[in-house]
Amino acid sequence: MEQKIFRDFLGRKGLKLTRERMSVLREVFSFHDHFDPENLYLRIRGSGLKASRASVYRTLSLLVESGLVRLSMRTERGNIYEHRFGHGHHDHMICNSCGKIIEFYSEKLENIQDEICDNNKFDGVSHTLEIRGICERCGKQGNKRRQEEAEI
Amino acid sequence: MEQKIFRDFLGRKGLKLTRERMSVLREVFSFHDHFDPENLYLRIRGSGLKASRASVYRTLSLLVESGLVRLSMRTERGNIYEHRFGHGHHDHMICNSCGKIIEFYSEKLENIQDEICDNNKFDGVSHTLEIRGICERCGKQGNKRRQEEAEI
DNA sequence: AGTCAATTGAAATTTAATCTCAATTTCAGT
DNA sequence: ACTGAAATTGAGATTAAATTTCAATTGACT
Repeated sequence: MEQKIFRDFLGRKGLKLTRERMSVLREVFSFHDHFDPENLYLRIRGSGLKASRASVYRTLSLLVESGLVRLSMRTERGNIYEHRFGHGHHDHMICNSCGKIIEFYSEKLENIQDEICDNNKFDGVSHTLEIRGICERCGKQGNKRRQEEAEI
Repeated sequence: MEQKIFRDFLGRKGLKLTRERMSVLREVFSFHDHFDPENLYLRIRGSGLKASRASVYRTLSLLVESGLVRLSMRTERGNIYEHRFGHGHHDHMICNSCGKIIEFYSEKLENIQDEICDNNKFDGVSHTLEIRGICERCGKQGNKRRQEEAEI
C-alpha cells in the first residue's frame, strides 16, 4: 500500500528507491502517533535499520510531497509530522496542561471553510486548525501543571 | 492606550519600564502589519530608537504575555507576530504563490468550534486556523511563481 | 543621592534543519 | 551480470532563529 504509493511517486519523479528511504518509510508507518524527525531518527537506529539524520529529513520531505505524510504542526521545538494511513484529514486540540493531542474532524467545519474561501475568492488547498485549551482530565484535576510549563 | 496597558502589566509583575521596552512597544504599534522579530529589530534601528536583538525578543515575549501582541503563526522562517490594536480575533488565509495574508473572521466558524469543544469535553482557550491556497490574483495570473519557491 | 534588583547588549550558545562533497549505490541499457 | 551515468548517502560543517550569559548599566523606591 504505502510502499507502492511511495515507489510510484519516486518513479514518477525519476528518483531512486534506496534502502534508506525504505527504512524511513517503514519506520514512519510502523506506529500510529505523531512524531518529530529526531525521534524518528532514533527509532530507526534503534530498530536496526539505517539512515542518517540527513536522510531522515530528506526522505520526510519526499513523504510529505507524496502525500503519505503530513506536517501536522510547528512548535517551538520543531515540526511534528503524522502519517496518513487510514488517517483522513483532521484537526487537533492540544491540552495546555498535559500536552495531550485530540484529533477531530467536522464536516460542518470543512463546509464553512469552503464557504469562507468562496467569499474571499480564495482557492483553498489545505488548512490547519489547532485549538488550545484544557482537556477533560486536566480540567477535573485542577491544573496541577502550570500553563507556562505546559506550553508545548 | 497600549502604553498604559503595558505600563500596568509591567507594574503588576514588578518589572521596569525601560527605554528599550518602550522603543519596541512604540515600533510594534507604529504600523498595522504582521511582522517578524528581525524586521522589527531593523525597523527600530532605522527609526533612531534603540534596542538590541535580545531586548526585542525579550520584550516581544512580554508583549505576548500582556495580550498586546499575538504570535500569529510559525513558519519555517521563524515566527510572525501581529499587534492587537483594533484587531479582534481573526484567522488567516495565506497564498502559496505570492505569500499574501488575508485576515478573516467568521462567527459561524467560532460557534462550530465551541460546539466541537463541547462534544469533546474540551475547554478551548484559543485557536489558530490557517488556510493555504491560491489568492484571486495569483489564480488569474496562472501561477507564475512555483509552489515550491512560494512556501513561506 | 543611595541602594539594589532588574535590565541591557555583545557575543556565545543552543537547536532544528539544511547543505557540502567525496564515496557509495541504484538502475537503465547493454 | 556488467557498466557507467546520475542520484544518493553520511559525517560534519553550516545556517539561522531564538535564548542565554554575564559584566556593566539603569530604573524605582526610600
